[in-house]
Amino acid sequence: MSTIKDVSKYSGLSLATISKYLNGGNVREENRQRIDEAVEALGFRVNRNARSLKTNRTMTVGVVMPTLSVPFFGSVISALDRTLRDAGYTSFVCSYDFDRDLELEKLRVLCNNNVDGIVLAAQHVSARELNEIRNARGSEMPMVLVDRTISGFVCDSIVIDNLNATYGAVEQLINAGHRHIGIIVGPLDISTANERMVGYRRALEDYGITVEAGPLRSDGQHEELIQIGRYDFESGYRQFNNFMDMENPPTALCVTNYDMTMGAVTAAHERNIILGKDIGFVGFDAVDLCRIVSPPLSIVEQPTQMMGQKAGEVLLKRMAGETLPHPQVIRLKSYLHNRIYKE
Amino acid sequence: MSTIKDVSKYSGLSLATISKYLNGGNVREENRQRIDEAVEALGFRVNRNARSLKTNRTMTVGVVMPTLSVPFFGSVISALDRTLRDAGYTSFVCSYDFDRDLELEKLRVLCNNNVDGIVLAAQHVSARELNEIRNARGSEMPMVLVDRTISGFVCDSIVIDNLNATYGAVEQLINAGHRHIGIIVGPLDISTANERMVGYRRALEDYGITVEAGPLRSDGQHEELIQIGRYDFESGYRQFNNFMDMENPPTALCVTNYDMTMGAVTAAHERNIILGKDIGFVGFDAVDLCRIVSPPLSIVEQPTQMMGQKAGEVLLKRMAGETLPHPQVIRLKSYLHNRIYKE
DNA sequence: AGCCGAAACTAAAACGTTTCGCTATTGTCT
DNA sequence: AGACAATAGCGAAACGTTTTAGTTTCGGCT
Repeated sequence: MSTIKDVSKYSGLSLATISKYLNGGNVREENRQRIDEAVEALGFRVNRNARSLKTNRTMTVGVVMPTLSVPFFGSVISALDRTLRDAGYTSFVCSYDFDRDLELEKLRVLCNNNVDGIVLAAQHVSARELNEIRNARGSEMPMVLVDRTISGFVCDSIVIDNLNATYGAVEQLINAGHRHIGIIVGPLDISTANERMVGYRRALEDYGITVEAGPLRSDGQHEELIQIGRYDFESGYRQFNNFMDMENPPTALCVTNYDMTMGAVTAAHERNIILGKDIGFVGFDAVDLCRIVSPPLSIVEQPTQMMGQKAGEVLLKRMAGETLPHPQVIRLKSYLHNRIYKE
Repeated sequence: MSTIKDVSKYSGLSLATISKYLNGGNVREENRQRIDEAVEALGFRVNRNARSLKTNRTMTVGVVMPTLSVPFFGSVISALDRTLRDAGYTSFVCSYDFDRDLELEKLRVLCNNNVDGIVLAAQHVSARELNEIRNARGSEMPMVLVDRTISGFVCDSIVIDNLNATYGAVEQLINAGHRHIGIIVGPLDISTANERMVGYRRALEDYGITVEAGPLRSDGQHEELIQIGRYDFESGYRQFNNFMDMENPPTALCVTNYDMTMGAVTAAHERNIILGKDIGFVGFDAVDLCRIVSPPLSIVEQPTQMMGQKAGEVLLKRMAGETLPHPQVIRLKSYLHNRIYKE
């Protein structure tokens, strides 16, 4: 592999001149040609390791996601990558496959590989750990959280207005006449799950529906209308069945992410329950799905593209050294695809 | 940020000793403690740029995929990452979002960033370009193609036995009594699309069914039973409708990837056509989907995990310098989930 | 023709590691 | 105790860039 020294020898110019030209500096027209010719002849390509060693910048950004098998994150990444690329950065994506240790490891590896910034959809990692990672290098590593925030970790974040997302969904169900409304949320230590639960609660309260407990069972206990899943297919499937097996099942259901929606829809099919008709239903994210199933499902769509783009924009500002006074927290609105069942 | 020099000063040992210890070498127990203490006290972390500059290795692998919004690739990546990680490598994933220029750019950027190897699901890039990229560095960059091969590019590859996948699918439809069988394939310059089409043709030939042209139209022309889509949702949707709008529509259909299957299923729903009952149907990849829809769909499932794992294993061998005589081409079997419709 | 300032160029040091070729130290065996 | 082999530790050079501070070149003025 030829180096800048070879180019120097070949062209008869000094290292510094070559370097300057390569980085956009001015050289005499004659020398410009000599350099171009040398570069061409030698097949020279700048060694980014050496460059980064000097400049302390890699022009790369690390992106850490819980999984890459879900369209939600794919879409975020796509828009994010585009935004960063337009500014000359390359993004490297890692998935931690929902694994706690892997999440931490990926973050560490990225830092060690000297990315200039990090975009993270955090799940298990603690505020303390994140702070440690952010400060592992001399200066504070630019960092943006997407989708999920970590309690106690002060950081730029791009998130959905989850509270209003479920509020709106539940409100619609209430307006359709439902009073016994169940919800399947994710693990409550994930911020989105918590917020979505709060939105559900608030909607019920605002409409004067008792939320503390579900309908009375024959044994005098209340049945829980808030079921906590794990944001995966099986959770949706199982919890849906739990609901339907109750003595007094809810007449409507809100399911709060992609995989669980898929699971719930599957379970409904197996039980010959027609969603939207036999029971009220609002899912999340599965926009394709709601076209496929008949009758079409009501679905909360999250602005994934916008989320990626905003994350990129904020990160770019931070990496450019722009020192915004407070952490930027951008809360994006979701959109409720409201399909009302007609006979 | 503290360097190995700081560790050296703090511990009173030489650079060389510290470095040796950090790389797994032996030092006296006493010194071992001094170093550990210094590292801890200074918060030292090795600068991988500097290390890579010396060693010419980064212990990273670049993974380039057409998209990250499809579970198929997510699953491949997941298994691939696991395999590489177990061997101490980190994988960085890029998507080129089906874009030709981006595909080339991502490959170049990865090479410039000195990854030790590349895993690529290639789409538009030519054999010439790939060769250029592979040889851009001094030595030949280890490289493995997954899912798709590039005609004329000699390279280790992990692919599906696409021919037999569609052969089996079509065979099943024939056995169910169908004679007018249509297929929606992808762009024919993608190897998988081509192979799947050949499998379709061969099955028809083997069963003595004319394949050259579709059923006769009233104007004396034949209708084309092979429709070429673009492997996306809209293609599946549109081509399905094309088929159904024919004067003499096929009685069975094979749709050859995830997104197009989704599109076809959607179109079928909109036309109130029950797949598996009203017409024979075999889709690809959408294994979740086939549980959801009733009656369940017949689906060809591709061994994505195995594909990722094998790709990792082959790449590891190459990166270890193992000089296998010929390019390894591993052809994995797909699995046909055969759901026969019962009234 | 001679001078000036700007623009282009250069030499050399530095970035943080690894590694080569030695020397110093240790432990073992007679 | 002495000698020897093995092991540990060391100094310095090298990896391929960028950058600082200083030098040369050049064209335009008077």
